Amino acid sequence: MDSFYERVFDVVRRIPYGRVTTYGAIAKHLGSGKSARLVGWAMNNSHRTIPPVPAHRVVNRIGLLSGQHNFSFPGQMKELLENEGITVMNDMVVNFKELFWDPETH
DNA sequence: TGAATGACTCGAT
DNA sequence: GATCGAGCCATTC
Repeated sequence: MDSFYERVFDVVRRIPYGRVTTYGAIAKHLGSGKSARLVGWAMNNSHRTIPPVPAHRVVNRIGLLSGQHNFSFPGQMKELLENEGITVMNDMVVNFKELFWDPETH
């Protein structure tokens, strides 16, 4: 399917190991900086894509794990992030500003 | 075809 | 400086 979220998945898969990015940054990279909601919506369908999309590396603009409950079970997102060396506290990515990866600067 | 939904973001109060 | 409300775009019902 050559739909909008195919492009979203492509960008998300480019996120380096141990880094994170935001919905807005992805949306802006795709051309529409206002379609951040579409990015999140695309993530909702990311669980059935091959290869799997590292949706856990995508957080909202303040580093909040807004979609952690949307994973298979609550806490999986945090587990995956911590497994990559990212510290998560209160559903927030610590040092988010430093771990932030801008798809446009790649 | 029109209306509703959403893992967001920004500007105004 | 924190909180509240409106906007935005693609997909689904």
